[in-house]
Amino acid sequence: MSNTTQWQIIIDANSFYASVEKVFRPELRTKPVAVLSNNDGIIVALSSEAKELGFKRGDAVHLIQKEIREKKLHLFSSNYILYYDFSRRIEQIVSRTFVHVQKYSIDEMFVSYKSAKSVEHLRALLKKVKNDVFQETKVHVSIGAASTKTLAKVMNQYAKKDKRYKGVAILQDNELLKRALDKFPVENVWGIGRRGTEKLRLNNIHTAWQFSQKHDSWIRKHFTVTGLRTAKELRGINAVTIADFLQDKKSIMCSRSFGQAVKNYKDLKAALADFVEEAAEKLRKQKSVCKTVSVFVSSYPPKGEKYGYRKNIQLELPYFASDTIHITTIAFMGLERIFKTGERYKKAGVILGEFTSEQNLQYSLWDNIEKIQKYRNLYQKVDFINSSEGRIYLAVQNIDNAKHAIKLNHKSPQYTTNIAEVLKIDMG
DNA sequence: TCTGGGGTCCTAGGACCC
DNA sequence: TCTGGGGTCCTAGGACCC
Repeated sequence: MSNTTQWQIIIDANSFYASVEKVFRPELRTKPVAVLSNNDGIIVALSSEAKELGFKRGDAVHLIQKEIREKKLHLFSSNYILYYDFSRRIEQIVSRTFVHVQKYSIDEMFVSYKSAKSVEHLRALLKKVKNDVFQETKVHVSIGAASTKTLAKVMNQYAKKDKRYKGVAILQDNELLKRALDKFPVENVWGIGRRGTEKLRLNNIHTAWQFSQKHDSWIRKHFTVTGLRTAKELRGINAVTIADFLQDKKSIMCSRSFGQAVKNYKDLKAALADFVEEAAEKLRKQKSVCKTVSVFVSSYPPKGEKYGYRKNIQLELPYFASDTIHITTIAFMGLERIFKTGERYKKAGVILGEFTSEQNLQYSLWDNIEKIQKYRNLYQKVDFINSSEGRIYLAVQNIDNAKHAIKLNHKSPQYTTNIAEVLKIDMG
Protein backbone atom coordinates (compact mmCIF):
# COMPACT_ATOMS: atom_id res chain seq x y z
CA MET A 1 0.00 0.00 0.00
CA SER A 2 1.09 3.55 -0.47
CA ASN A 3 2.69 5.49 2.32
CA THR A 4 -0.52 7.36 2.97
CA THR A 5 -2.44 4.27 3.97
CA GLN A 6 -4.65 4.69 6.98
CA TRP A 7 -3.86 1.49 8.82
CA GLN A 8 -6.45 -0.11 11.05
CA ILE A 9 -4.89 -2.14 13.79
CA ILE A 10 -6.39 -4.44 16.40
CA ILE A 11 -4.36 -5.45 19.41
CA ASP A 12 -5.63 -7.98 21.88
CA ALA A 13 -4.20 -9.98 24.73
CA ASN A 14 -4.01 -13.74 24.56
CA SER A 15 -5.97 -15.64 27.25
CA PHE A 16 -5.96 -12.38 29.15
CA TYR A 17 -7.17 -13.27 32.65
CA ALA A 18 -5.21 -16.50 32.74
CA SER A 19 -2.10 -14.73 31.44
CA VAL A 20 -2.30 -12.07 34.14
CA GLU A 21 -2.59 -14.70 36.86
CA LYS A 22 0.48 -16.45 35.45
CA VAL A 23 2.52 -13.27 35.65
CA PHE A 24 2.72 -13.62 39.40
CA ARG A 25 3.15 -17.36 39.38
CA PRO A 26 6.04 -17.99 36.99
CA GLU A 27 6.16 -21.64 37.97
CA LEU A 28 2.79 -22.02 36.22
CA ARG A 29 4.07 -20.59 32.94
CA THR A 30 3.52 -23.78 30.95
CA LYS A 31 0.80 -25.23 33.18
CA PRO A 32 -2.98 -25.29 32.60
CA VAL A 33 -4.66 -22.39 34.37
CA ALA A 34 -8.32 -21.37 34.63
CA VAL A 35 -9.96 -18.25 36.03
CA LEU A 36 -13.34 -18.64 37.72
CA SER A 37 -16.45 -16.50 37.92
CA ASN A 38 -17.69 -14.82 41.06
CA ASN A 39 -18.40 -17.38 43.74
CA ASP A 40 -15.99 -19.70 41.93
CA GLY A 41 -18.96 -21.10 40.05
CA ILE A 42 -17.83 -21.62 36.49
CA ILE A 43 -14.74 -21.24 34.32
CA VAL A 44 -14.59 -17.92 32.47
CA ALA A 45 -11.06 -17.93 31.09
CA LEU A 46 -8.48 -20.57 30.20
CA SER A 47 -4.82 -20.68 29.34
CA SER A 48 -3.94 -22.42 26.07
CA GLU A 49 -2.74 -25.47 28.02
CA ALA A 50 -6.11 -25.71 29.76
CA LYS A 51 -7.96 -25.43 26.43
CA GLU A 52 -5.85 -28.23 25.00
CA LEU A 53 -6.83 -30.46 27.91
CA GLY A 54 -10.47 -30.01 26.91
CA PHE A 55 -11.63 -27.59 29.60
CA LYS A 56 -14.18 -25.08 28.38
CA ARG A 57 -15.49 -21.70 29.24
CA GLY A 58 -18.74 -22.23 31.15
CA ASP A 59 -17.74 -25.52 32.76
CA ALA A 60 -19.28 -25.74 36.25
CA VAL A 61 -16.45 -26.21 38.69
CA HIS A 62 -18.34 -28.50 41.04
CA LEU A 63 -19.17 -30.89 38.21
CA ILE A 64 -15.61 -31.34 37.02
CA GLN A 65 -13.73 -31.67 40.30
CA LYS A 66 -12.31 -35.00 39.23
CA GLU A 67 -10.85 -33.71 35.94
CA ILE A 68 -9.48 -30.66 37.69
CA ARG A 69 -7.59 -32.89 40.09
CA GLU A 70 -6.47 -35.45 37.54
CA LYS A 71 -5.31 -32.96 34.95
CA LYS A 72 -3.84 -30.64 37.56
CA LEU A 73 -5.75 -27.57 36.44
CA HIS A 74 -4.74 -24.54 38.51
CA LEU A 75 -7.70 -22.43 39.55
CA PHE A 76 -7.93 -18.73 40.29
CA SER A 77 -10.93 -16.74 41.51
CA SER A 78 -11.53 -13.74 39.30
CA ASN A 79 -9.63 -10.65 40.35
CA TYR A 80 -11.04 -7.91 38.17
CA ILE A 81 -9.21 -5.09 39.88
CA LEU A 82 -5.97 -6.75 38.87
CA TYR A 83 -7.12 -7.37 35.28
CA TYR A 84 -8.33 -3.79 34.85
CA ASP A 85 -5.03 -2.53 36.12
CA PHE A 86 -3.15 -4.64 33.55
CA SER A 87 -5.54 -3.53 30.85
CA ARG A 88 -4.83 0.08 31.67
CA ARG A 89 -1.08 -0.48 31.69
CA ILE A 90 -1.13 -2.22 28.30
CA GLU A 91 -3.14 0.66 26.89
CA GLN A 92 -0.56 3.10 28.22
CA ILE A 93 2.30 1.17 26.67
CA VAL A 94 0.58 1.08 23.28
CA SER A 95 -0.14 4.80 23.59
CA ARG A 96 3.56 5.58 23.78
CA THR A 97 3.95 4.46 20.16
CA PHE A 98 0.52 5.29 18.74
CA VAL A 99 -1.62 8.35 19.31
CA HIS A 100 -5.00 7.08 18.19
CA VAL A 101 -5.70 4.27 20.62
CA GLN A 102 -9.24 3.37 21.50
CA LYS A 103 -10.05 0.75 24.07
CA TYR A 104 -12.72 -1.67 22.91
CA SER A 105 -12.90 -4.18 25.74
CA ILE A 106 -10.80 -5.16 28.71
CA ASP A 107 -8.35 -7.05 26.50
CA GLU A 108 -8.77 -5.43 23.11
CA MET A 109 -8.03 -2.08 21.50
CA PHE A 110 -8.26 -0.32 18.15
CA VAL A 111 -5.43 1.74 16.78
CA SER A 112 -5.43 3.81 13.61
CA TYR A 113 -2.20 5.00 12.07
CA LYS A 114 -1.29 6.69 8.84
CA SER A 115 2.32 7.73 9.23
CA ALA A 116 3.92 4.43 8.29
CA LYS A 117 6.57 4.98 5.62
CA SER A 118 6.24 1.41 4.45
CA VAL A 119 4.79 -1.93 5.43
CA GLU A 120 8.16 -2.83 6.92
CA HIS A 121 8.14 0.33 8.97
CA LEU A 122 4.70 -0.55 10.29
CA ARG A 123 5.81 -4.10 11.02
CA ALA A 124 8.76 -2.83 13.01
CA LEU A 125 6.52 -0.57 15.07
CA LEU A 126 4.03 -3.32 15.79
CA LYS A 127 6.77 -5.74 16.78
CA LYS A 128 8.16 -3.12 19.09
CA VAL A 129 4.77 -2.57 20.72
CA LYS A 130 4.26 -6.29 21.17
CA ASN A 131 7.72 -6.58 22.65
CA ASP A 132 7.27 -3.57 24.95
CA VAL A 133 4.01 -4.96 26.29
CA PHE A 134 5.61 -8.31 26.97
CA GLN A 135 8.71 -6.84 28.57
CA GLU A 136 6.70 -4.66 30.90
CA THR A 137 3.71 -6.85 31.70
CA LYS A 138 4.67 -10.40 30.66
CA VAL A 139 1.41 -10.60 28.73
CA HIS A 140 1.46 -11.66 25.09
CA VAL A 141 -0.66 -9.70 22.63
CA SER A 142 -1.68 -10.52 19.07
CA ILE A 143 -1.78 -7.77 16.48
CA GLY A 144 -3.63 -7.63 13.17
CA ALA A 145 -3.33 -4.75 10.70
CA ALA A 146 -5.09 -4.02 7.41
CA SER A 147 -6.85 -1.25 5.57
CA THR A 148 -10.17 -1.80 7.36
CA LYS A 149 -11.17 -2.82 10.88
CA THR A 150 -12.95 -5.97 9.79
CA LEU A 151 -9.88 -7.08 7.85
CA ALA A 152 -7.66 -6.17 10.80
CA LYS A 153 -9.76 -8.51 12.91
CA VAL A 154 -9.27 -11.26 10.34
CA MET A 155 -5.53 -10.71 10.44
CA ASN A 156 -5.63 -10.60 14.23
CA GLN A 157 -7.03 -14.12 14.22
CA TYR A 158 -4.28 -15.27 11.87
CA ALA A 159 -1.74 -13.67 14.20
CA LYS A 160 -3.21 -15.57 17.10
CA LYS A 161 -3.67 -18.98 15.53
CA ASP A 162 -0.88 -19.34 13.02
CA LYS A 163 2.49 -19.45 14.75
CA ARG A 164 4.33 -18.41 11.59
CA TYR A 165 3.11 -14.84 12.07
CA LYS A 166 4.77 -14.61 15.49
CA GLY A 167 1.87 -12.56 16.78
CA VAL A 168 1.87 -9.80 14.14
CA ALA A 169 -0.11 -10.26 10.92
CA ILE A 170 -0.38 -7.49 8.36
CA LEU A 171 -2.49 -7.55 5.23
CA GLN A 172 0.08 -5.71 3.16
CA ASP A 173 -1.99 -4.99 0.15
CA ASN A 174 -5.56 -5.35 -0.98
CA GLU A 175 -4.15 -7.42 -3.86
CA LEU A 176 -3.62 -10.12 -1.27
CA LEU A 177 -7.23 -10.08 -0.11
CA LYS A 178 -8.23 -13.27 -1.86
CA ARG A 179 -5.42 -15.20 -0.26
CA ALA A 180 -6.31 -13.97 3.21
CA LEU A 181 -10.05 -14.52 2.89
CA ASP A 182 -10.19 -17.71 0.84
CA LYS A 183 -9.39 -19.93 3.79
CA PHE A 184 -11.14 -17.82 6.37
CA PRO A 185 -14.44 -19.34 7.59
CA VAL A 186 -17.25 -16.86 7.10
CA GLU A 187 -18.64 -17.51 10.58
CA ASN A 188 -15.46 -16.06 12.09
CA VAL A 189 -15.94 -12.73 10.35
CA TRP A 190 -16.83 -9.88 12.67
CA GLY A 191 -20.51 -9.07 12.31
CA ILE A 192 -21.62 -12.43 10.94
CA GLY A 193 -23.60 -14.06 13.68
CA ARG A 194 -24.65 -17.63 14.02
CA ARG A 195 -27.97 -16.93 12.36
CA GLY A 196 -26.17 -15.32 9.48
CA THR A 197 -23.89 -18.31 9.13
CA GLU A 198 -26.86 -20.65 8.74
CA LYS A 199 -28.32 -18.52 6.01
CA LEU A 200 -24.97 -18.37 4.24
CA ARG A 201 -24.49 -22.11 4.44
CA LEU A 202 -27.85 -22.63 2.77
CA ASN A 203 -26.54 -20.48 -0.05
CA ASN A 204 -23.33 -22.48 -0.20
CA ILE A 205 -21.19 -19.65 1.10
CA HIS A 206 -18.47 -20.87 3.43
CA THR A 207 -15.55 -18.49 3.24
CA ALA A 208 -15.13 -14.79 3.85
CA TRP A 209 -14.01 -14.43 0.25
CA GLN A 210 -17.21 -15.97 -1.14
CA PHE A 211 -19.29 -13.63 0.99
CA SER A 212 -17.37 -10.55 -0.06
CA GLN A 213 -17.88 -11.38 -3.73
CA LYS A 214 -21.69 -11.55 -3.63
CA HIS A 215 -23.63 -8.73 -5.25
CA ASP A 216 -24.50 -5.76 -3.08
CA SER A 217 -28.20 -6.16 -3.78
CA TRP A 218 -28.16 -9.79 -2.68
CA ILE A 219 -26.30 -8.98 0.52
CA ARG A 220 -28.53 -6.03 1.32
CA LYS A 221 -31.62 -8.16 0.82
CA HIS A 222 -30.51 -10.98 3.11
CA PHE A 223 -28.25 -9.18 5.57
CA THR A 224 -29.45 -5.58 5.51
CA VAL A 225 -27.13 -2.60 5.40
CA THR A 226 -25.10 -3.96 8.30
CA GLY A 227 -24.14 -7.04 6.28
CA LEU A 228 -23.32 -4.85 3.31
CA ARG A 229 -20.96 -2.81 5.41
CA THR A 230 -19.19 -5.96 6.51
CA ALA A 231 -18.84 -7.07 2.89
CA LYS A 232 -17.40 -3.71 1.88
CA GLU A 233 -14.90 -3.85 4.70
CA LEU A 234 -13.84 -7.29 3.49
CA ARG A 235 -13.26 -5.76 0.06
CA GLY A 236 -10.92 -3.23 1.63
CA ILE A 237 -13.35 -0.32 1.73
CA ASN A 238 -13.84 1.36 5.09
CA ALA A 239 -17.49 1.21 6.07
CA VAL A 240 -17.57 1.01 9.87
CA THR A 241 -16.38 3.43 12.49
CA ILE A 242 -15.22 2.81 16.00
CA ALA A 243 -18.49 4.31 17.16
CA ASP A 244 -20.32 1.46 15.40
CA PHE A 245 -18.49 -0.97 17.64
CA LEU A 246 -18.62 1.11 20.78
CA GLN A 247 -22.33 1.77 20.74
CA ASP A 248 -23.83 3.01 23.92
CA LYS A 249 -25.65 0.39 25.91
CA LYS A 250 -29.41 0.22 25.67
CA SER A 251 -29.72 -1.20 29.13
CA ILE A 252 -27.34 -1.49 32.04
CA MET A 253 -27.55 -4.29 34.52
CA CYS A 254 -25.80 -4.90 37.77
CA SER A 255 -26.42 -8.07 39.69
CA ARG A 256 -24.59 -10.56 41.82
CA SER A 257 -25.04 -13.95 43.36
CA PHE A 258 -24.48 -13.91 47.08
CA GLY A 259 -21.84 -16.05 48.73
CA GLN A 260 -24.42 -17.23 51.22
CA ALA A 261 -28.16 -16.85 51.42
CA VAL A 262 -29.40 -13.37 52.29
CA LYS A 263 -32.48 -13.52 54.45
CA ASN A 264 -33.41 -10.13 55.73
CA TYR A 265 -34.72 -7.08 53.99
CA LYS A 266 -32.08 -4.75 55.29
CA ASP A 267 -29.18 -6.75 53.86
CA LEU A 268 -30.90 -7.16 50.53
CA LYS A 269 -31.53 -3.44 50.45
CA ALA A 270 -27.88 -2.68 51.14
CA ALA A 271 -26.80 -4.98 48.32
CA LEU A 272 -29.30 -3.39 45.97
CA ALA A 273 -27.97 0.05 46.84
CA ASP A 274 -24.52 -1.10 45.74
CA PHE A 275 -25.87 -2.42 42.46
CA VAL A 276 -27.69 0.83 41.74
CA GLU A 277 -24.58 2.81 42.50
CA GLU A 278 -22.56 0.75 40.03
CA ALA A 279 -25.19 0.83 37.31
CA ALA A 280 -25.84 4.57 37.66
CA GLU A 281 -22.16 5.29 37.42
CA LYS A 282 -21.95 3.40 34.13
CA LEU A 283 -25.03 5.24 32.93
CA ARG A 284 -23.47 8.62 33.65
CA LYS A 285 -20.23 7.52 32.05
CA GLN A 286 -21.96 7.00 28.72
CA LYS A 287 -23.78 10.30 29.23
CA SER A 288 -27.22 8.76 29.23
CA VAL A 289 -30.22 9.14 31.46
CA CYS A 290 -32.76 6.41 32.08
CA LYS A 291 -36.49 6.19 32.54
CA THR A 292 -37.08 2.68 33.86
CA VAL A 293 -35.64 0.79 36.79
CA SER A 294 -36.12 -2.96 37.15
CA VAL A 295 -35.34 -4.85 40.31
CA PHE A 296 -35.17 -8.62 40.50
CA VAL A 297 -34.55 -11.18 43.20
CA SER A 298 -34.28 -14.93 43.20
CA SER A 299 -34.06 -17.31 46.10
CA TYR A 300 -32.78 -20.81 46.64
CA PRO A 301 -35.35 -23.45 45.75
CA PRO A 302 -36.97 -25.28 48.67
CA LYS A 303 -35.87 -28.90 49.12
CA GLY A 304 -36.91 -31.11 46.25
CA GLU A 305 -38.00 -28.28 44.04
CA LYS A 306 -36.37 -26.94 40.95
CA TYR A 307 -37.09 -23.26 41.27
CA GLY A 308 -37.13 -20.89 44.15
CA TYR A 309 -39.00 -17.62 44.40
CA ARG A 310 -38.18 -15.42 41.41
CA LYS A 311 -39.64 -12.02 40.87
CA ASN A 312 -38.87 -8.86 39.05
CA ILE A 313 -40.60 -5.55 38.86
CA GLN A 314 -40.15 -2.61 36.55
CA LEU A 315 -40.88 0.92 37.71
CA GLU A 316 -40.74 4.24 35.93
CA LEU A 317 -38.91 7.27 37.14
CA PRO A 318 -41.00 10.43 37.07
CA TYR A 319 -38.42 11.87 34.68
CA PHE A 320 -35.22 10.73 32.98
CA ALA A 321 -32.45 10.57 35.54
CA SER A 322 -28.97 9.30 36.16
CA ASP A 323 -28.40 10.28 39.75
CA THR A 324 -27.96 7.51 42.27
CA ILE A 325 -30.28 9.04 44.84
CA HIS A 326 -33.39 9.09 42.67
CA ILE A 327 -32.72 5.73 41.08
CA THR A 328 -32.07 4.18 44.47
CA THR A 329 -35.34 5.56 45.82
CA ILE A 330 -37.29 3.97 42.98
CA ALA A 331 -35.34 0.72 43.25
CA PHE A 332 -36.18 0.49 46.95
CA MET A 333 -39.86 0.97 46.16
CA GLY A 334 -39.56 -1.95 43.77
CA LEU A 335 -37.77 -4.14 46.26
CA GLU A 336 -40.37 -3.42 48.88
CA ARG A 337 -43.06 -4.68 46.54
CA ILE A 338 -41.37 -7.93 45.58
CA PHE A 339 -39.64 -8.81 48.82
CA LYS A 340 -41.08 -11.91 50.44
CA THR A 341 -40.24 -12.66 54.04
CA GLY A 342 -38.83 -16.09 54.80
CA GLU A 343 -37.06 -16.59 51.47
CA ARG A 344 -33.35 -17.37 51.29
CA TYR A 345 -32.20 -15.03 48.56
CA LYS A 346 -29.32 -16.13 46.39
CA LYS A 347 -29.21 -13.35 43.84
CA ALA A 348 -30.51 -9.87 43.20
CA GLY A 349 -29.93 -7.13 40.72
CA VAL A 350 -31.05 -3.96 39.02
CA ILE A 351 -31.53 -3.12 35.35
CA LEU A 352 -31.71 0.43 34.07
CA GLY A 353 -33.56 0.85 30.78
CA GLU A 354 -35.08 3.28 28.28
CA PHE A 355 -32.17 5.60 27.81
CA THR A 356 -31.87 8.89 26.15
CA SER A 357 -28.85 11.08 25.86
CA GLU A 358 -28.20 13.69 28.52
CA GLN A 359 -28.15 16.46 25.93
CA ASN A 360 -31.25 15.38 24.05
CA LEU A 361 -33.23 15.44 27.20
CA GLN A 362 -36.35 17.52 26.88
CA TYR A 363 -37.64 18.70 30.18
CA SER A 364 -41.34 18.58 30.53
CA LEU A 365 -43.18 21.55 31.92
CA TRP A 366 -43.67 19.77 35.21
CA ASP A 367 -40.08 18.87 35.85
CA ASN A 368 -38.17 20.79 38.38
CA ILE A 369 -35.26 21.81 36.21
CA GLU A 370 -33.39 23.47 38.98
CA LYS A 371 -33.49 20.35 41.10
CA ILE A 372 -32.37 18.12 38.25
CA GLN A 373 -29.47 20.41 37.48
CA LYS A 374 -28.48 20.44 41.10
CA TYR A 375 -28.30 16.65 41.24
CA ARG A 376 -26.48 16.49 37.94
CA ASN A 377 -23.81 18.85 39.21
CA LEU A 378 -23.58 16.96 42.46
CA TYR A 379 -23.01 13.68 40.67
CA GLN A 380 -20.37 15.10 38.40
CA LYS A 381 -18.46 15.80 41.56
CA VAL A 382 -19.24 12.39 43.03
CA ASP A 383 -17.97 10.62 39.93
CA PHE A 384 -14.84 12.71 39.93
CA ILE A 385 -14.07 11.89 43.52
CA ASN A 386 -14.88 8.23 43.03
CA SER A 387 -12.50 8.04 40.12
CA SER A 388 -9.67 9.86 41.81
CA GLU A 389 -9.58 9.94 45.54
CA GLY A 390 -11.78 7.35 47.10
CA ARG A 391 -15.45 6.57 47.27
CA ILE A 392 -18.57 8.36 48.40
CA TYR A 393 -21.28 6.14 49.74
CA LEU A 394 -24.93 6.57 50.43
CA ALA A 395 -25.65 5.86 54.07
CA VAL A 396 -27.63 2.75 53.24
CA GLN A 397 -24.81 1.05 51.38
CA ASN A 398 -23.02 -1.67 53.19
CA ILE A 399 -19.49 -0.46 52.95
CA ASP A 400 -17.63 -3.51 54.12
CA ASN A 401 -19.77 -5.72 51.89
CA ALA A 402 -19.74 -8.27 54.68
CA LYS A 403 -23.31 -9.37 54.23
CA HIS A 404 -23.14 -10.13 50.56
CA ALA A 405 -19.51 -11.01 50.25
CA ILE A 406 -18.90 -13.31 47.36
CA LYS A 407 -17.00 -16.53 47.66
CA LEU A 408 -13.46 -16.22 46.35
CA ASN A 409 -11.58 -19.27 47.50
CA HIS A 410 -8.84 -19.09 44.90
CA LYS A 411 -8.24 -15.38 44.84
CA SER A 412 -4.84 -14.04 43.95
CA PRO A 413 -3.69 -10.91 45.76
CA GLN A 414 -4.17 -7.45 44.27
CA TYR A 415 -0.49 -7.30 43.55
CA THR A 416 -0.48 -4.05 41.68
CA THR A 417 -3.19 -1.97 43.23
CA ASN A 418 -3.33 -2.75 46.92
CA ILE A 419 -0.30 -1.73 48.91
CA ALA A 420 -1.02 -4.37 51.54
CA GLU A 421 -0.85 -7.08 48.93
CA VAL A 422 2.20 -6.13 46.91
CA LEU A 423 4.25 -9.07 45.82
CA LYS A 424 6.74 -10.03 48.47
CA ILE A 425 10.01 -11.22 47.08
CA ASP A 426 11.90 -13.64 49.21
CA MET A 427 15.46 -12.41 49.19
CA GLY A 428 16.48 -15.68 50.90
C1' DT B 1 -24.01 -27.42 49.56
C1' DC B 2 -24.60 -27.26 44.31
C1' DT B 3 -23.49 -23.06 38.39
C1' DG B 4 -21.34 -15.46 36.58
C1' DG B 5 -22.32 -11.28 34.87
C1' DG B 6 -23.65 -8.47 31.31
C1' DG B 7 -25.46 -7.74 27.00
C1' DT B 8 -28.42 -8.36 22.40
C1' DC B 9 -31.94 -10.13 19.67
C1' DC B 10 -35.87 -13.12 18.55
C1' DT B 11 -40.20 -15.26 19.45
C1' DA B 12 -44.48 -16.74 21.44
C1' DG B 13 -48.34 -15.38 23.49
C1' DG B 14 -51.50 -12.16 25.75
C1' DA B 15 -54.02 -7.77 25.63
C1' DC B 16 -56.27 -5.00 22.90
C1' DC B 17 -58.42 -3.04 18.84
C1' DC B 18 -61.36 -2.74 14.67
C1' DT C 1 -77.49 -22.52 19.78
C1' DC C 2 -72.40 -20.20 20.72
C1' DT C 3 -67.92 -17.06 19.82
C1' DG C 4 -64.06 -14.18 13.08
C1' DG C 5 -60.13 -12.66 11.41
C1' DG C 6 -56.52 -9.91 11.33
C1' DG C 7 -53.59 -6.61 12.97
C1' DT C 8 -50.39 -4.09 16.53
C1' DC C 9 -47.98 -3.61 20.66
C1' DC C 10 -45.95 -5.20 24.72
C1' DT C 11 -43.67 -8.42 27.71
C1' DA C 12 -41.38 -12.42 29.50
C1' DG C 13 -38.44 -15.71 28.47
C1' DG C 14 -35.13 -18.13 25.76
C1' DA C 15 -31.07 -18.51 22.80
C1' DC C 16 -26.91 -16.95 22.22
C1' DC C 17 -22.45 -14.44 22.81
C1' DC C 18 -18.13 -13.30 25.36
